[in-house]
Amino acid sequence: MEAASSRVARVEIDRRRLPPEERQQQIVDEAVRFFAEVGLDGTSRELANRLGVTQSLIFKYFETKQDLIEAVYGRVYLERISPDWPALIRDRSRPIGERMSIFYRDYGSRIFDHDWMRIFMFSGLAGAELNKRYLNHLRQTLLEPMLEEVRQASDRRTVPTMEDIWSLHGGIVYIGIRQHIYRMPTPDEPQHEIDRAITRFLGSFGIKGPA
Amino acid sequence: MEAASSRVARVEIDRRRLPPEERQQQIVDEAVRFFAEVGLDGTSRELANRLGVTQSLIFKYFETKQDLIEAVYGRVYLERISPDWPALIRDRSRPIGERMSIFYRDYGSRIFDHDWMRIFMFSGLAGAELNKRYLNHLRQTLLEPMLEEVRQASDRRTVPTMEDIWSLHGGIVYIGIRQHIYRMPTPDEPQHEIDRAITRFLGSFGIKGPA
DNA sequence: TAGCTTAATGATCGATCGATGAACAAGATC
DNA sequence: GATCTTGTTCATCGATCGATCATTAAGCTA
Repeated sequence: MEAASSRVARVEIDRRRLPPEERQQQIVDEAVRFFAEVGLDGTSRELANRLGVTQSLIFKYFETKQDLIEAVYGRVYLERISPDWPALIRDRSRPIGERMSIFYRDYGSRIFDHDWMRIFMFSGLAGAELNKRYLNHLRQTLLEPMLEEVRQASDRRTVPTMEDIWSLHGGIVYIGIRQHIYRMPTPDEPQHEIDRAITRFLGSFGIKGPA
Repeated sequence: MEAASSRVARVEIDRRRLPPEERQQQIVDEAVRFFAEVGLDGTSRELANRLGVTQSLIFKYFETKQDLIEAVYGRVYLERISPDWPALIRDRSRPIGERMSIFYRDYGSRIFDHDWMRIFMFSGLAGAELNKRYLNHLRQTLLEPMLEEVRQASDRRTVPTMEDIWSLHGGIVYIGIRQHIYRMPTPDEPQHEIDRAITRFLGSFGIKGPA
């Protein structure tokens, strides 16, 4: 072991007196991982231990614990929905099956995430508004346009409904729930199963799918 | 207001000195509703308030809070899987679509339940063994036989996989998750949507569905 | 109705929670 | 290198947690 106090040896850890913005970001980053693991009832003391700081320091950056949780909500909420997706869904120069495959590939890469899945579930159980806002936004900007596109591409013999879309969506999301909530075995790369689900879905409306 | 001490007027409430078995059952019943609402971190004092007894009484019937939670697990776990379902799934005198429709109608009537859905999710997030035992049992006794029956009934052009079954299952379960976890609007009577999902699923394997 | 069993209460313990404020010290400024 | 700013620590508060135990009283029995 070298001398622990070497300046360059502790670039990441054991640093004191950080700039406020950096410290605040560091707290939120660790809080996301911490609350995702133990739930929103995790204590400020254990979070402080993981950060290597004292518990009181957290309350220098967040007046209440609820403020910290709201900051965690904001962090996990961000970057989870791409602004490019609405245009992708409506891009009729590509087959609807290809559009849905690409969308759910990108979507899955963002939500099949341990921290996101668990914090989203914890906040949902706690009755937070985060979930309703997120799901309403998802429905209005992505799922309802997707429904319209599938209707346009269908053979009109049977017309898809919004609940049909939710069923497809739920079947895909359930992969992440099995993996991160129930900790059950799931496919390493779920794209193949996603494409199969999309193909089955589109096929029932007379549309060719991606798989 | 009448005299509150009337003997017949307080048949249900304000009864003291119950037989131990009756009191224990009463505590577990209320604990199921209580923990389903506020989570497994709900306090023994608030539970006692809802029961109209003192907090210390709960620890006369359960040595630790964890013992009470285990009793809650046992209560919600029971009666959630019918012993008749394996035979139903394998009953080839009926079309596979009809079998799956009946199964998921009965299954939905048991799991689209506020207390069950939430306690199952709370326990899953807490890492309890309940969820893995339940899902493994569900897979082995019901979903894998269902996969085999669908394969038998299919036109063999495309062969269904276990992940396909999970996708169908997840799409159905997701209705309950939207309703009881996220508290979003869902169909009052989901049987129609369930049958549509089954029909889409079977149709993609060349099988006629229930809807 | 007196006596006995025991279900239930009331008081309290030690630990832990979120939150507060005084004291300290790291690091920039001159 | 002395001084000042402020990020951080230390000590502590009141509330609340699960859990314990002596005391009380409901309800059966003789």
